[in-house]
Amino acid sequence: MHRMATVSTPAAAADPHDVLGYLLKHANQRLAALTDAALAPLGIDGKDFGALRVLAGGEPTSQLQVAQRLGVDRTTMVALLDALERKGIVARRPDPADRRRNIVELTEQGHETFARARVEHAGAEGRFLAAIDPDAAAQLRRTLRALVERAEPGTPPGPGPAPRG
Amino acid sequence: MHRMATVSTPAAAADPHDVLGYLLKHANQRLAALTDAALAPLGIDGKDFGALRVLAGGEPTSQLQVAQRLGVDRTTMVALLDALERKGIVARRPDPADRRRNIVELTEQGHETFARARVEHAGAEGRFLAAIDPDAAAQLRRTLRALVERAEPGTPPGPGPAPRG
DNA sequence: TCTGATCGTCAGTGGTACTGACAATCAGCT
DNA sequence: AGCTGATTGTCAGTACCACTGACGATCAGA
Repeated sequence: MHRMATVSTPAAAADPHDVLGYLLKHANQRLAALTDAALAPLGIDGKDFGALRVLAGGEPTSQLQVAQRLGVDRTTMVALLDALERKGIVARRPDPADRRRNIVELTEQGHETFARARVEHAGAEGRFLAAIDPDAAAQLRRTLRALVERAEPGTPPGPGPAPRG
Repeated sequence: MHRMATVSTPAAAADPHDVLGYLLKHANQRLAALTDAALAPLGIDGKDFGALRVLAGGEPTSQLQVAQRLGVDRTTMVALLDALERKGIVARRPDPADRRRNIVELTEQGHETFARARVEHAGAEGRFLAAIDPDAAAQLRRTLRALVERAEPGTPPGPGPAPRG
C-alpha cells in the first residue's frame, strides 16, 4: 500500500471509526438514547439521574457541589434543579450555616424515583454493553476512568479547587 | 429511614465515575478540547478534520455521503462545508451525472491543511491516551468500535439505508 | 408526461453550555 | 465596627449543534 503520492491519499476512504472522537461521541449518543428511553417513564433523563445519584449520597449538598461533582457549570444546575423541584423529586432549602447556599435534597418521592431509576439505568447500561463481553466492559470502565481522572485531578474525592477553564 | 435500607442510600456519596455516560461524555470533552487546540493553528477543529478525512479518501463524494459517514445530519453538513469552502479548504462542484448533487473535494490548500492536520490530530490523540498504556488504548478502540458498530449496522461499509429514528 | 423520491438549502426549534452581570451573603482585614 | 473581596444562586444573553419541516431543482419510473 505504498503507492501513494504524498501524504494525503490513503487510497481507501478513511474510516471514521478509526478516530477516537467519533467513537466516543457516537458511543455516548447511543448510550444516552438508551438511558433516556429507559428513564423516560419515570419522568427524568440521564442527566437528571446523575444529579439524583449525587443527592442520594446522603450528605447535605449545595447546588455548587452537585454541579462540580457532575462536571457541569453552576448556572446549568439551576434549570436542571428547577425541573426536578417542579416534579417534586428534589427540594431546596437554605443552608442555615451559610445562607448563600441552597441545600438540595431528595424528597420522599425522589427516593422512590431514584430507586426505580437505578434499576432502569443499570438495564440501559447493560443493553448498551451487550455487544461486548463483561471483561471488555470492565476494562472499558477502568480505561475511561483513567482518562478522565487524569483530566480532572481530584474532582470526585476531595473538595478540590475545580480546575476551571 | 431504615439504616442500610434497600436501594437508595449508598452511604458514601455516589461517584459519578461509576456511570458510563459520565465517563464517555467527559472523555469526549477532554479529547475534543485537545484536538481542537491542536488543530486551531490550522484554522479547523476536530469536526472539520473528520470531514477532511473522509474527503481525502480520494473518491468523489457528495455532501450526503460525507454526512452519513460522519454520522451527522445532512443539514448540518451545509454550514460545516460552507465554512471550509470559505477558508479555501474544500470546493463544491455539481455532479455532472446527477445535478442534484454537489461533489465535494479538497482543494490544493485543503490537501496541505489535511496533511498537517493529520499530524496534529495524531499528537492530540496521543496526549489524550498518554495516561494509559498502548494495549489499553488499542483495546479501548476495539471496544468502542464494537459498541458503535452494533448501533449503526453498516454505516461505514455499505450504502446502507441509514437506520434513522 | 406525471408522480414520487432524492439532494442541497434554509428557517425555525430545542437543548446544552458558556459568559457576564446582579443581589445576597460570607470572611478577612483594619 | 466598617470595608473590601470572594462566593453562591440566579438570570439574561450568546453561541453552538442537531434536528424537523419546508422548498426548488432534479432524477427515476410508470
